[in-house]
Amino acid sequence: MAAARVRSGGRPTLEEVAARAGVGRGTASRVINGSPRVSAQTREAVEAAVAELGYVPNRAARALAGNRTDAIALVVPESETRFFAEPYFSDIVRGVGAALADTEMQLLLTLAGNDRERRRLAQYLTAHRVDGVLLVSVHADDPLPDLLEQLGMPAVISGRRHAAETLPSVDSDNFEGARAAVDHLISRGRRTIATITGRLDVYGAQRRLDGYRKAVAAAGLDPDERLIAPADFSEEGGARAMRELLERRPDVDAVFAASDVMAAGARQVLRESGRRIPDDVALIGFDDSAVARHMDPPLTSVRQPIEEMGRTMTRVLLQEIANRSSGDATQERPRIVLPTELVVRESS
Amino acid sequence: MAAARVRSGGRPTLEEVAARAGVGRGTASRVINGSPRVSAQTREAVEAAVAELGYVPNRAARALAGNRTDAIALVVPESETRFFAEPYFSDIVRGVGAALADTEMQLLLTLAGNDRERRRLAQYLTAHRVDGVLLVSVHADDPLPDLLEQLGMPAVISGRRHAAETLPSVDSDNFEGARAAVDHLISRGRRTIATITGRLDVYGAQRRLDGYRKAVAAAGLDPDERLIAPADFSEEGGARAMRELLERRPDVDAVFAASDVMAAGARQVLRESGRRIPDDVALIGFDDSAVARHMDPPLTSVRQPIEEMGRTMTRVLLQEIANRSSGDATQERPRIVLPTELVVRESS
DNA sequence: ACCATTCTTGGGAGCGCTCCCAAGCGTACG
DNA sequence: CGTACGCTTGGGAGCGCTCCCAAGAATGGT
Repeated sequence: MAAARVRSGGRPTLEEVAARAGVGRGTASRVINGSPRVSAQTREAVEAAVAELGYVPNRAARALAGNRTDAIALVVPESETRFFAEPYFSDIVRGVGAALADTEMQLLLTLAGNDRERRRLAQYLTAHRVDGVLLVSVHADDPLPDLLEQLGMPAVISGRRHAAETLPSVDSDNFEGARAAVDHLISRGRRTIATITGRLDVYGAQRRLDGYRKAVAAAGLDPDERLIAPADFSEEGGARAMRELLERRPDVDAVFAASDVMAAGARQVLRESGRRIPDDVALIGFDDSAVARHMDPPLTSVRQPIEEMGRTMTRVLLQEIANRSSGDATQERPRIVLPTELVVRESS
Repeated sequence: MAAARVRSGGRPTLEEVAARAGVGRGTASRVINGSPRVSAQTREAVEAAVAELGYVPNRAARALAGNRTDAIALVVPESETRFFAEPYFSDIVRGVGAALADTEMQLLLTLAGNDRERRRLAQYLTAHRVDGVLLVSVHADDPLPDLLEQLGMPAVISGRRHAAETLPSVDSDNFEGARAAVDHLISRGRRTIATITGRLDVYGAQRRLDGYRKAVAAAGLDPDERLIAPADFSEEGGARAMRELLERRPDVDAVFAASDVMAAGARQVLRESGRRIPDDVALIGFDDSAVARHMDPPLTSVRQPIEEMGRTMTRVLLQEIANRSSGDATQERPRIVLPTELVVRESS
């Protein structure tokens, strides 16, 4: 039996583990990768050697030999990071982390700026070989998703770009969330319900508007288009929209804002106009962020299960990767919608 | 001249680039890695081939051959992620991302739970070969930093564990921030100034308390220990501390809370006790988070340059890595302190 | 014109692992 | 008791790159 080569400083290699266990490199590899084609006895010997030597496989070598990386990338549009930031980002990450916890997968964080950068990014992602990509907060004309699809890189998108999203996606139920919010306002006796929308090139914002419309129509309320004020998810935008609304329909008695931050802007304007919340005007937001909890009065808001979205996206992606490598070219693209929840506070 | 081997599907390799440029593999490698030992003409030829073929180096191969990874890990304690979350996490990430933007370095995100997990983590980090580690929000008895130091892995810590931090660190000036806050209260005529502290096993919380003490002493105010209420950075903790304070010193006319979230808790209790802010009691927080901006009244708070901390940490780490690999065993450990800024709003 | 340097260059060796083939053994069946 | 097949096993080949050595080309000095 050849003595295990003693190496100067470094970490133990597979070869050393094999020598220690008195088996061949191939066998040791099989044990470490959980192949069933190993006898129980051999397996034990190798496992003992691994434990004694504190062996941890070298990722780079694995990646090179196995043509995979055991890593996925989370691509975050840098520009939107700030305003989508509130709870969103860290919650998504926590969800992803949770789903990855007992996996060997690593999480690569990639901040992509403008479209040009994103185009290059696709190159890098495939060349640097991540096994899959998680796409967060993508707008309608983002080139990255299609690029990834062309390159055959598994990807999952949070939300969607449009109704006919081609990539696997995980979204929250924006439509139902909005509808529940407006229904709630109606049940509280409000009749002149306005909405402040987000950027309508974001599919979710569109769906929230649809939900609003649906609820208004179902209740037989006046579907006055002047009750709909477009904004951009920003606090200032929310304020501006609220001013427009007050001008067009001073008799408004409730507002559904498509984000908490916009609701905060609206609240400010309502206050300045001398209206009390909720006595004169009820207000509801979306996201159930820290802003909602700390607003005065505390803001009723639609909670999205962000962390769970992160978890689900990751699971879907891992599945996608597994399918891909096992040749299961199942063409079904999961399109998952998670339920939202209305958190009623004092503003409504 | 040998024709470039045509490969079936995959991405071009260095070998192919070399063939295309009519040079050897070694030369092509030199060009790509910016070695000066190449003639201008050769360089151009290789660069042209790279462009034509759309060559992107294979990271795994590089890592394996070069014994480095061009990746750093950001280690986030999972448990604290939530309460440190507000702006902290995403801002740090943005800073790190910015500093990494025109580097080849990748960012690995690692969520570590309890101490046991963190101990294992050190193993993995060295075995999986990241070139360096960014440590965020570390508490005093975290084993990870020392482990990394022993393993000789470059690391930078945000904040510190104690006054005699051994690792390179980047911190915000908690002491001066607190002092400025209290000075501001004093300049507004407040005389009975209380403080609600964070967990004092966090060095930063300790420093904020020190700053408070210093300012109180410098102004010749009564340094009554009953004006100091320890809490834990949570909203509920802040509320509890505020209740204690009111009981012990009902005449308190100002409160410096060591975080916005705790200030929010305190505000609630102050309201319930019938005190007006700022008329009866002035309130200041720390962090300048969204909570502060949206509180009613808007909360005066001490802003920390979080994003810049992320950027600076990263730069320090990259430098550390560069030193290490060039054999510059300079033993100087940078210990950077970034200035804070008092953002005055209506609560004071 | 010749030799010593310096600059470029090509390509072998090897990083640690996975994949896969072929060999060794054991077993069951005819 | 012989043959065929299945399970284990060892180890060669090769993933794409960096490192480094030695060879060739170019330069300069005398």
